[in-house]
Amino acid sequence: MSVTIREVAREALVSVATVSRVLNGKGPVHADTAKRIRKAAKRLHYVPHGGARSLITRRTTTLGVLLPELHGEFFSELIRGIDVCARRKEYHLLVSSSHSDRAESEEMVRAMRGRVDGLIVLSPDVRPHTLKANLPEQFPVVLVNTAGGQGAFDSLAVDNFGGAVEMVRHMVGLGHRRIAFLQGPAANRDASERLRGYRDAIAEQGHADAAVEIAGDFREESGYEASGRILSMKRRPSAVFAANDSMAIGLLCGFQEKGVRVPQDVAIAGFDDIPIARYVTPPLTSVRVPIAELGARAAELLIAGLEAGPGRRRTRETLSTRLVVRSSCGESDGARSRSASGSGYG
Amino acid sequence: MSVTIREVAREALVSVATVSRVLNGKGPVHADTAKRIRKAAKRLHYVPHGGARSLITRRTTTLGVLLPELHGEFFSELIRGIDVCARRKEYHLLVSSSHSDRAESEEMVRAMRGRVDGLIVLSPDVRPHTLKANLPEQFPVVLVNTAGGQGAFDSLAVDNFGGAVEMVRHMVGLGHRRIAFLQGPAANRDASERLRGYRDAIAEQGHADAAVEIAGDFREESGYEASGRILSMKRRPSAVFAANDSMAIGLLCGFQEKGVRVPQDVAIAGFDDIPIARYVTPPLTSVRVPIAELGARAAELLIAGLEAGPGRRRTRETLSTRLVVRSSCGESDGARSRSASGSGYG
DNA sequence: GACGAGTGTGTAAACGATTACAGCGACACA
DNA sequence: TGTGTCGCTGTAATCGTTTACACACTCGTC
Repeated sequence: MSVTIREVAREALVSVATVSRVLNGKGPVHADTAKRIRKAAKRLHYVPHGGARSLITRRTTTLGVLLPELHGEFFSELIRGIDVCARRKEYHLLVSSSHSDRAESEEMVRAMRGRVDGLIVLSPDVRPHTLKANLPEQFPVVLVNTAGGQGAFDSLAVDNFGGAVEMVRHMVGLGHRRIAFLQGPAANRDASERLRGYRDAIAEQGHADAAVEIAGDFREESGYEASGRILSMKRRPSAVFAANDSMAIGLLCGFQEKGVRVPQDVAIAGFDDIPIARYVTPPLTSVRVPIAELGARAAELLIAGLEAGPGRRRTRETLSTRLVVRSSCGESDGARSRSASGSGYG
Repeated sequence: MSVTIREVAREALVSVATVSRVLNGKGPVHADTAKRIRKAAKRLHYVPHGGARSLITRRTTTLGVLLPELHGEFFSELIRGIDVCARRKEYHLLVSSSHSDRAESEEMVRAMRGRVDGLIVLSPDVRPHTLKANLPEQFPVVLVNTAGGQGAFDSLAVDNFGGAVEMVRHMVGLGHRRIAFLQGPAANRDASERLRGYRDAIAEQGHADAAVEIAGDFREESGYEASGRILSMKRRPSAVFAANDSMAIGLLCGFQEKGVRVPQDVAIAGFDDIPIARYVTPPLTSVRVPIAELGARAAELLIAGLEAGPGRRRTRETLSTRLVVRSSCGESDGARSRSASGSGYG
């Protein structure tokens, strides 16, 4: 059925060893022979059998990517980043997404082992401990946005802390003194880091009473509900910093329904800079997370680890975020494009 | 380094054959022996080497997915659909995305062959002809949303035609008699099918002068520009049906900037039902494309083809779309949810 | 003209799994 | 007791590569 190296060898009147040498560019081969072999391989549409090759070379040139239930832009941007980098270095990508529970994720770890050279893991469900238990010693893994992976694995995270600090400083710079923070789920690491950044930056300002923390869970609905709670406060904050954009949008929606103007009556900011952020009215000031870069860097780290072999030092990197100023905090920079400002949607 | 079946056999005091039989559930093995083997395998964290296995079984239990430069929700939904189905049937996914040019796509076809049992191809760049040239005879392929793949491969498409017809009928039902169509790029198959549906549905109505076709290219900007051209027409249409949501949003933006009210002065509808569609003001009436279902069905078809073996009949399927009525056409159904109606964003 | 140093090529042994085939008890039946 | 059947297990061939090793040949060079 499938054409093998043996048939190419027969066609080119040489041994399989010579064919292999030509196709892998190793060892000295006469130019004429090489040309003959290449021609034969092309004519027969020969492609080496990956399994056989990986059996002997002990490499699959494939990276495994383990993802949680992820949606929209985050998912696609991340994969894009990983893919671009992997392809440049001639690696393939074995992807497994949308794991809802821990058992499933762990099952996938096992299924992937034996088919990939290394793993990029995003699922917060997968504990480093079980990774170690299910993988061979020294198996290269890059943990992305996962808590507590400092030990045996490389890890990569987004500077949620720094982004939050920057946002608070920006708000303070606009004159806000009482800035509320709409929290994410307590168990979520991104959320807790953002909260930590908020607290630090507020403390930095000196007036302790500036801090107002409101419960939320990252979903749009919780932002919507928070709007009511905020309006019923005795001392209303002049600005609300939501731990993510979805909640910020819910909040915006809630305020506007109640006739509260944004940003005139209250300023709002989010985190993530999801695509919709620029389309709402007013366009949302947010913190941009470099998703594609996160993916690309993860792939880079993994491949570097693969090629360096075992006994390598583990690294822990943090990617910085970028403040994206739109008009939901009252800032007007005058140079925004039509589609970015969304000026026509009101 | 990595533990092999031989070590499991030694540990369990049996031969490799027996280990293999137990782990694959074939052939009669004494219950005690089986238990001992399973225990040993678990203790050693044994996982079979995929390459070795695929060498002898001639299967990789992996599906290849070839994608063009794809963004956001479309990409993630599609992969999710494919992934869910593939995992249920115990297949893995080798993904290769964002191919910009034809040469690159074709290179990937070759790179994947030899590592996968079948291919799901979305890239319109990849011509069926080159697929045939670069793949073995009878290699299972499912073509998604690709023109002219009727011949040697299974193929799957979205019912762009039917969706467009349905939308026009909906508009007519709302009383519109002069309905303009904002076209997509001429070379794009989705676009041309939508145009065809529009024309058919308009013709169905009897008054030929109802048809007004305006050039566009699927990008938001082209929708924005079209708004000007429409307003300068002698006989303005009472409704505009854009070939995709991005253009519809550009159009909406353009109209509102010029003080034209939607839907009171002019109705607007789009196609695709992208997530932003429900967030603009007014929320956009659109045609929902079942992306995840498209992916899942593609995987299903491919796996069915794999398991049926060669000599199977090729199928050509079409997935139907669904009209999503929001308020940009003036329809009010009264039962819409807060977030779906977006009532708070104006 | 014998001898190393390259070149260019072939032979055959891995790699880790699956599986056809054979062997070995135990047991039933004639 | 011989014989066939059935259940369980082992031996060894096989899949398609890569690569260590060996071999043959051609050159200078002493």
